[in-house]
Formats: sequence, structure tokens, C-alpha cells
Amino acid sequence: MTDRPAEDLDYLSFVDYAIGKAKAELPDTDPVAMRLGLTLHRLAGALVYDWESTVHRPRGLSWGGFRVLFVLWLAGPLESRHAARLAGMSRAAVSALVKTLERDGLVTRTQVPEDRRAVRLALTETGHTAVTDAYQAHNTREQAWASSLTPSEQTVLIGLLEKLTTSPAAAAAQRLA
Amino acid sequence: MTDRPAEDLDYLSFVDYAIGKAKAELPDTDPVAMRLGLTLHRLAGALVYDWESTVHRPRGLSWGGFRVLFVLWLAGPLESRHAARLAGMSRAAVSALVKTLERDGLVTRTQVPEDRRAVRLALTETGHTAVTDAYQAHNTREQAWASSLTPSEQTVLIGLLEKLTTSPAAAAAQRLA
DNA sequence: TTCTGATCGTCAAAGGTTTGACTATCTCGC
DNA sequence: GCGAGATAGTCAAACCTTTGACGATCAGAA
Repeated sequence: MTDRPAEDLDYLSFVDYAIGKAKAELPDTDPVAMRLGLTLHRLAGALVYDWESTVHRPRGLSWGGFRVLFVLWLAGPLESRHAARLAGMSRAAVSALVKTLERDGLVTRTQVPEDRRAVRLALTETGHTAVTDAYQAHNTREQAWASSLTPSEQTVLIGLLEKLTTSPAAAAAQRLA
Repeated sequence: MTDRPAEDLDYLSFVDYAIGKAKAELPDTDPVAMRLGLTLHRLAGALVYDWESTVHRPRGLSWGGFRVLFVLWLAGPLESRHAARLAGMSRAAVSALVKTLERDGLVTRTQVPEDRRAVRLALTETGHTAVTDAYQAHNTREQAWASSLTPSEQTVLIGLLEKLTTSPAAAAAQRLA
């Protein structure tokens, strides 16, 4: 074998090449787990890149900013810490993002009477319009991706992803706990 | 219905709640595509967070730094632009990360004789040791996640992810093209 | 009541990533 | 040859995110 096709690899064919090479270097490597990790990570990266570049940036929203608007839209007015938990980011990140969102008139911050440490975040009318418009386009992109699978394939895929999400490994990875 | 359980949601139950709410607000929403997008994104985030916090940060590597070492390990010495393409990041990101990796003695940069614009990146002995050690632990975590699924479930999941990865939607999202 | 420990939001610091600009270099058609 | 356009790597700017620290506030036990 020629042993030097490495230069011509693209991101796709790299997965196959990498698995073979890793197995040779580290015989204990689990190739199936490796393929699962690589493929899942690569696909998610492509999804976020697609969403952000085609939907959110053109509307003046960062990916993080959209996520905050999204949880406020669907889970009603929320205290900052709850928004952070639902959006999967740190409290500090929410604090920073809301500064911009408030300046742009998309979100309001009001004190919570029962707890003077807490701040209640809510969408403004403008914010509501912005997030519904953005999510409509976002969901259109999600449909474009999902349409590559048959309905039953979609069901199976969701089931397997949710099984991983609720697995012991996921529980051990207490994200931003 | 009480209509106000939103405060008590966690990142998991939020998906169900969000889909119901979105369908009510935007009837055109495709709930299956929405669930697929949310679940996939959430799972990938948990995976990366797990890898980075348990494997790479403790070894003094950033997630980006590991990805560069990883492609250099498996695809041999590479010119910078090839490393960027395989690692799924911009040339500028590779340039910045290599600055640190070179300082730490993990990577060398040498001029390419045939093209004086290009730089060839290669692992040092120390870098090789570092990446094999890190990937061994990384793959152990991948196995922990994958072990929640049966072998046939793993095969099905990989097949569906690869089908999405090679779909027309993926081709349209020319990541960092 | 008061004190101790926990929690809330924010800030500063550090680091990572992208885009766009820039210089140096290469390639290809004339 | 040579000149126009493409390409490689780097830099600066902007932005996002995390961690750790902080002051303010709350909750519960003594």
C-alpha cells in the first residue's frame, strides 16, 4: 500500500482513515465508539454552522443570543439562572448576552420581589417577533436536514439519541452543574 | 392545565415542553425536525463537555488544541491548510493553536520546499506521547457513552448519522468552505 | 435574633473562534 | 518571460464562553 493518501483526505473520508490508523497505533481502541463520537460531533458542528450562518447571523443574532431568546420564548419569563440551565450555558454567559439583547430592545430585566438577588428576564414585543421569525427559518433548516431520512428513520434516530442523552454516561457528565 | 411549570423544567424535560409550546405559537413548526435538532445539539454539547472537562483540560490541552494534535497524529505531517480542513476549523484558528502547541514542544513547523508559502506541521515525540495518552482516555469515554446502546443500536445510529452527514442539506452547508 | 453557609447576578481575566485584510508566493494563459 | 488572479499563513478586531472572585441577599440552625 502507498501509505500516503493522507494529504488528499477530506473531512468525510478522514473518519475511515483515522479509525484504521488509530487501531494500528492503539490496539485497545474501540473503533465503533470512535466512529460514533467522530460522526456525531462532526454532524452537530455542521448543523450549528448551518443554523448560525444562514439563519441567525443574517438577522443580527449570535448563536448564544438566539438560544437565550429561544428559551425565554418557550418557557415564559424566567429568572436568569433558569434561563442559563435551559439554554445549557453558564450564568455569566447569560448575563453577558442579555446585556446586548437588552440594549437591542429584545429582552427586559426586572427585579424579582420575592428574591432581591434574582432578575426576571422577559421578551419584549420586538423580541417575540424576532425569535418567532428566526425560529421559523431555523425550523425550515431543521426540516431540510431531517428530510434526508424517512419518517421511521427519524423516529429511530431520535429514540437512539434520547437513549444516549439519558444514559449513565450522560448523567456522569453533569454539564455546568 | 396549570400553564406554569416552566420554572421547574430541566434541560431534559425542556425539549418536550418546548415542542408543545412552539407548535402552539407557530403551527407550521415541524415537531419531529425540532426534536431531532434539539436532541442532537444537546447530546453533542454534553459529549464535548465531557471530553474536554474529564480528559483534555486536566492534561493541559484545549479542545481545539487536541483536535489539531489528533489530525496530525492520524494523518501524518500535514500542511496547515490540510490540518484545518480535517479538524473542521479555519486556517486562522490552526495558526493560533499551533503557536501554543509549538511553544509547549508538541508540534514542529517547517517550511515546505516545494511551496514557500506553506508550512508543514508535525508532531514531536512529546506531542505523539501526549496525543496517544489523551486519545486513549478520550476513547474510554466514548466507549462509556456507546455502551448504553446495544451493538446493533450502535450500528443503526452510526448509519443514520452518516446518512445525514452525506445528505443534500449537509452538502449545502459548506462548512468553512 | 444572629450567625453560618449557600445562592444570585455580575465582573474581570483568559482563552478560543471567526471574519477580513494583508503580504508573500504560486499558477496559468498569453 | 510576465502579469492577473488565486492561494498560504498570519495578524488584528470582534465576539463568545468559561472560570473564579466578589458583594448582596437569602435560609436555616442555634
